[in-house]
Amino acid sequence: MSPKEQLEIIRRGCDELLVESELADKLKSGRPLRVKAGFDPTAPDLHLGHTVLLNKLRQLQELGHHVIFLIGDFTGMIGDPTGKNATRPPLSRAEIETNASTYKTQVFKILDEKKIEIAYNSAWMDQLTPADVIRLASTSTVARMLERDDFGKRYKAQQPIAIHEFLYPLVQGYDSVALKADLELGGTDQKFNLLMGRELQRHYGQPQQCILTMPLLEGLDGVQKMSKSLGNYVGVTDAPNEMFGKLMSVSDELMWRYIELLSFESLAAIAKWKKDVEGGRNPRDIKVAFAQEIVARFHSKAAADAALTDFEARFKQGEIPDDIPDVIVKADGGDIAIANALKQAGLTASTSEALRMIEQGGVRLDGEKVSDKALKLNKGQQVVMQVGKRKFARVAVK
RNA sequence: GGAGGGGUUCCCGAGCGGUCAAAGGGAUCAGACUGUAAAUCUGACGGCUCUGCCUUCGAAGGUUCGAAUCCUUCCCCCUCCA
Repeated sequence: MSPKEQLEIIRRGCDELLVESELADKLKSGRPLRVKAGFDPTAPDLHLGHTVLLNKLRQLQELGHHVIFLIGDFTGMIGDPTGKNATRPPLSRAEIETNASTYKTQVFKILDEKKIEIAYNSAWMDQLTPADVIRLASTSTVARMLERDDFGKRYKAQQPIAIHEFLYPLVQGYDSVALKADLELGGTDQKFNLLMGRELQRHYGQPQQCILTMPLLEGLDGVQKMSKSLGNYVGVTDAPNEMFGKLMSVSDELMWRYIELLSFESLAAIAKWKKDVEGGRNPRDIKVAFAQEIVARFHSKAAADAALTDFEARFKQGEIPDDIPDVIVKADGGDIAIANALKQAGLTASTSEALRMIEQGGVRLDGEKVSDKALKLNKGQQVVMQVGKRKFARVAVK
């Protein structure tokens, strides 16, 4: 593929590509480029937001480049200086190994494991002597460090910045030197660190790497970035039905953003979809196709089809799904009030909430709407209870 | 060390002696509608043995018939000065 065509693919969905002309030159050489991407050794619980970057790596693999998956086990000792968790206990060797293997199983659903090099930065960082570290530290200045957004903010706000935190960007940059990287990828929040790699390579007499930043994917709410703690994420290990449902809940507007960053469809195909929708096609159809693509990627085509069938049955026809959890509810006095049964079955958080749900017409027993708040279930009875459209349980009263 | 401001229900934020389970917004949940768990509209949103009762407004005491609101002590956060 010509350098020009490659560049177009590389640029897709990215936030910034620096310096484009340099990358064009590197591509013209025809040799496989050394592409570096660093990953934190903690919390290997990936969601779709993380996969934006992985997708880009995959594209680079397909273009025939050499991808280096760098696990920052040494950097992990410092902790990324966000200020929030300045003191992070160093991970043990065993913890890092466990995390790394979990990582791999999730990551290789996207990346080709045969065409990848996995590296740990402790391999070279542990070799550095104190003198080497001082030399490394001498390559940058305090003023330069304060250009980094969060350092600058903290400094202005008179919040403490420990000296070792300055080492984080330096170490990450040094990794590029050690790996002789041609191109480094990261989220937009990594720009400073990525640029540090360029600078250090120059100091160490190497050709400079190009940097490619990928946008941070918005979460399901469309406002904040996708993150586990905000609960607006789609995990790559989510069950098929859940994954499908979550993706269907994305607004029509945000859907395009997701498709651009997550789908493997060609740009031409996506452009056609957009045109179709403008011409009156139901955006739902596109969303379904996209949600299926994602479910198939992390599970299987069969799972994706099943998820769609289930979704349609449940929401179009209001049917009861197949895989309902079985729950046993205890009736101490021979019978149990409906509200308590709902609570015991875990369908509502409290009996108060259960009563509210009944008032609002959101509770069904075997498909029949419940309107009597005083309804009781008898011992031995077996019913399918439903709250809202999504919560079901097959309940046995004992 | 000195001066001031503040801690309210999941989050933001009003209330500043009774009409306060506490305005408003966000998030969430339910209903209607639909093309979907989109959008929009309506409603709910501390708990319980639920026409009533119990527990909440940083913590502990106190004043009062009655406190999120007043007083005391303590804890925590922020701003300015040194």
